Amino acid sequence: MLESTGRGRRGRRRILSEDEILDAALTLVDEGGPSAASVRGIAARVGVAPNAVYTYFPDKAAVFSALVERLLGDVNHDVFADRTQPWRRRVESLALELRQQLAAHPGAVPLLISSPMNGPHALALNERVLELLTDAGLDSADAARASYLLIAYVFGSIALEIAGVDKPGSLPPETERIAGRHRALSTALADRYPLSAAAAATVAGYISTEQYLWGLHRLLDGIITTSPHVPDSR
Amino acid sequence: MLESTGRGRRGRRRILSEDEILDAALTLVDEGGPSAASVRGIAARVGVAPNAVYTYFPDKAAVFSALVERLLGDVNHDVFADRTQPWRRRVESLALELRQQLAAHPGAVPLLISSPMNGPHALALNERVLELLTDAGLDSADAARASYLLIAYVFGSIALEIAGVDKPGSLPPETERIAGRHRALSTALADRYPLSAAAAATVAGYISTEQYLWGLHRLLDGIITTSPHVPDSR
DNA sequence: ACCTGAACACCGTTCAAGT
DNA sequence: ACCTGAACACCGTTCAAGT
Repeated sequence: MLESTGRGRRGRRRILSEDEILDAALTLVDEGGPSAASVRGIAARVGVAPNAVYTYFPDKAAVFSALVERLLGDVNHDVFADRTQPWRRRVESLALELRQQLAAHPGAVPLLISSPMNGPHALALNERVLELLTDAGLDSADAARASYLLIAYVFGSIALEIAGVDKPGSLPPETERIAGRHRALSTALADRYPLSAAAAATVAGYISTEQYLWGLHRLLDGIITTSPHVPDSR
Repeated sequence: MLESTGRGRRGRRRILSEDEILDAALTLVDEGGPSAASVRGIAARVGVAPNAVYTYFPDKAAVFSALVERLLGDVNHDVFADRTQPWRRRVESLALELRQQLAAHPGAVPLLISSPMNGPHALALNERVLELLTDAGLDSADAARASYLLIAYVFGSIALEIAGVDKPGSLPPETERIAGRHRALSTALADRYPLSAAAAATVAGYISTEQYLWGLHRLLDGIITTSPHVPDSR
């Protein structure tokens, strides 16, 4: 990727960039999920032969992991990084921004869920979460475990949300998603799974984002219980 | 699937069963993840022509979702279902059994993560979690949100664990996985991501199961804070 | 150095035909 | 009713060739 920049160029000039390829890949992923983003499809979209893609990325997996990195990099960190804010607000902001970014690209969620989280943006994110939890007053051991808990919850709930959708495409609006879940459960299953049906009905009274935040704050409550002297900052 | 059983049979007899196909699919998934379990590969493994599979399942997606259902059905519910046990122990047991089942089939985790959770076993599981939380003293609204939180955490942490592995195959033993994470972070990145490196070192002092349980119990602590009169049962 | 056409070894799925 | 061979429309990736 880098070694061609500095040297004296010879031969043909590059006709496109890594970013243009990622743009094409993201469009296809948005439209139909990972399976819809074939190397051939990407190449067609940017107007080159399929094998030209291999000049920019070693293989398809590299395209996908670069795409995941870019999506993580586009998450808004403003409030999260602001150390003058109360820490609960900072965590909440990050959780919401991450969720929003993934909700904007539901087709990419399967990629994110199963990606190794070892790119620079992923590591930077983890680093900042640890920083924040240390700021909040946790010792380094608790901060490490708490950040794991936090990230697992955020990713898990996003995965659950996407999994309910029939097929990639775009995520229907919250109200429709809730109605759908309600419908699916209450139609014929209420007698077999009464509690689940009741739960769906209850949850339908709240918008899903509130449920997400409820879980987040219960989780933060739990983290605080181990370090009783952490100021709550609520 | 069912309609052929009751009628008078005519024509050729079935040469295999849905279960045999799922066995073959699971073997391939265990060996190389979802992408290694092709319809053609499954057919070859049970000794039929590729298209014979379509007599048993309408398409490949149906094979995968039946496989997910079976894996969920094989989770041990004994302690979890035992209402004489303290509720914390019951939740812990379920969380550990689920984790163990998925750790035994890491290649299947991507399937589980992105599956809609609408099969009978998935619903039954959700139903029992709600039952348990209600038993514990939560009202139905809190039980609904708490079960969502719980399930999101379990799935998310399992996803994170699997995502770190280079390629499907079998999950290396915990000690090796921890060492690997430690190595990956501390090698050259310690100066750029000091907190992450320190966190990896700290966590390496614990086995990963303990970290998982730590998160689970913090989460339960947090759930309790909303319903102050729930007996803790620890 | 980058791009191309052609090829290789695969896919999931369908269809007409056999028993 | 179930299974088969053959085919269709795809894949990701490689390789030799052009500029």
